Amino acid sequence: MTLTLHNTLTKKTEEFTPQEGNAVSLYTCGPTVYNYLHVGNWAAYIYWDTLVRTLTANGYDVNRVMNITDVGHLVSDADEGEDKLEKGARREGKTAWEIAELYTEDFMAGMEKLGLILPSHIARATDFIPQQLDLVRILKEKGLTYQIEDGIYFDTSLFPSYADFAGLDLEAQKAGARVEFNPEKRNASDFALWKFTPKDEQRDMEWDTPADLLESAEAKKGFPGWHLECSAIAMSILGPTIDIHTGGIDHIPVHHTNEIAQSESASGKQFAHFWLHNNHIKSEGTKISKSLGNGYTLQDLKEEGFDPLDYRMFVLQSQYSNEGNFTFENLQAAKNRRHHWRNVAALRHQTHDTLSSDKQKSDDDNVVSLLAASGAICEALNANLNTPAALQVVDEAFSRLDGKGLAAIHQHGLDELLDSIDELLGLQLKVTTPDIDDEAKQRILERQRAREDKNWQQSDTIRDELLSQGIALRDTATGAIWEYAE
RNA sequence: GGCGCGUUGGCGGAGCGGUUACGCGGAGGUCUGCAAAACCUUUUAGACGAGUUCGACUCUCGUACGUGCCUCCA
Repeated sequence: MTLTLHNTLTKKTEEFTPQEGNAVSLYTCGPTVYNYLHVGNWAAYIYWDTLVRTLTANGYDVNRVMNITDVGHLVSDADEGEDKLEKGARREGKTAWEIAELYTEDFMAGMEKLGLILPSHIARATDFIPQQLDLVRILKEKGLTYQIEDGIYFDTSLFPSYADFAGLDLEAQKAGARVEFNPEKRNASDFALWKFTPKDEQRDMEWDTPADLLESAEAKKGFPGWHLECSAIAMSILGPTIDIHTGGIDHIPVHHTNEIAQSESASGKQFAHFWLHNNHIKSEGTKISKSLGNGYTLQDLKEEGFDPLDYRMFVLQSQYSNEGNFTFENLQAAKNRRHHWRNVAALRHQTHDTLSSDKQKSDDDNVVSLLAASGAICEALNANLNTPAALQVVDEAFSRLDGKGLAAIHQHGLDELLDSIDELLGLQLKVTTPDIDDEAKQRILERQRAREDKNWQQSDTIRDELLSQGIALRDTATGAIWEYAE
């Protein structure tokens, strides 16, 4: 089984192999923690979580780094304007440090709710200031930087392949640009490695600029440019060349282009072998933007009665490389699908294998197909993370169970399939489908006896009573099966 | 102005040059004491126009529409 991924670098879907043996180094651009993440932000982390799960299922040992941008991300890629953190701080009457802490915690909590596997390293940009300054130093020593009034810049004209990654036409962009760029910059595409705090200001987050990086004796406070942190963090933890770098499609022309330029200039080596980019989902038919108010948060979804895992299911219903469309109607469809899956998962509490019948059932095509499904899910994911195809495999496997009585369901086979689904798709089917308590089971038996006596009134009373506890019953030829009402 | 992407049935969304996607929803039916579920049937596909081909939703070109980036953003 081979894993193929679409590589932005080569613009082809290629077979993935790591540089060394089974070890995969993976870097994911993390959030800027100045606000709550919205559904579009979360979708990206769900996609890349699926990548980690797929790599792991293929026997790779994944060493993954995700940064937390808690400083230096200006409101404009043109290195103008305000810092998001400082802006957020003013908005909420807090310090930038407090803002970063608040939203970092919320991000971590959201990862937990969505069942996202924690990266091996979560690196705050502010914890890597020395490494970032070291990188500036290396670039300066190579003569690739220059200093102007507001900071130390990278001269992109000295990195000849600068435009290649994103297929940029720099001249044409300059001609059509709607925003004036800093006239002190040598090239429009030059970007700040290190920004100076303006003379009359004091920032919550600022550091001394090492004297050897400055071109004059005057001491300056400063802070890192946004692009710097990813290169510094990635290279200091994972080495100069990483296997896979992921991020949003919007990062291709600026952020990732700049990362490549500064990293490869410094190291003289290829920065990443594979670049994966997730497309953006729309929300209610248009792009997500603050002014439209369609950037729903996990809290918003909760208030509408949706579990974070419903959203996870929604995201898995389309491929990471395609533009999706978030609507509550579509989320409802995902919720319904997940509800059905949970009820299939609940069957494992209701079927019991004995050794003999287990063996007997093992010959059944049913069991074979259950076990085959795990492999088929993995195969779907191996085709450039085709999650909709993976979901289809599960649906088909579950359909084969739906029609059967409990006696025909192989508990162990079902259990193994559920484990695979949880490992590969992170839907937490097992932990979200606890068994019902003994009292409820007792009531089901009582109802069974009432039905045998044709005491329909008693039977219906018990059914209603259980329903009020969230347990729905359906009668089959071989007895009652319980399900989650909600 | 420059660069790019998309257009599949009520909604979401895959694969595939010739054979059912799948899910969600709607309708009818079977089953059932009733119900629910399940199952069966059904509902509506490939923007438009050419071309290649024995044959195209699937390849090529054009048109229309939509949309993204270049400006904060996954």
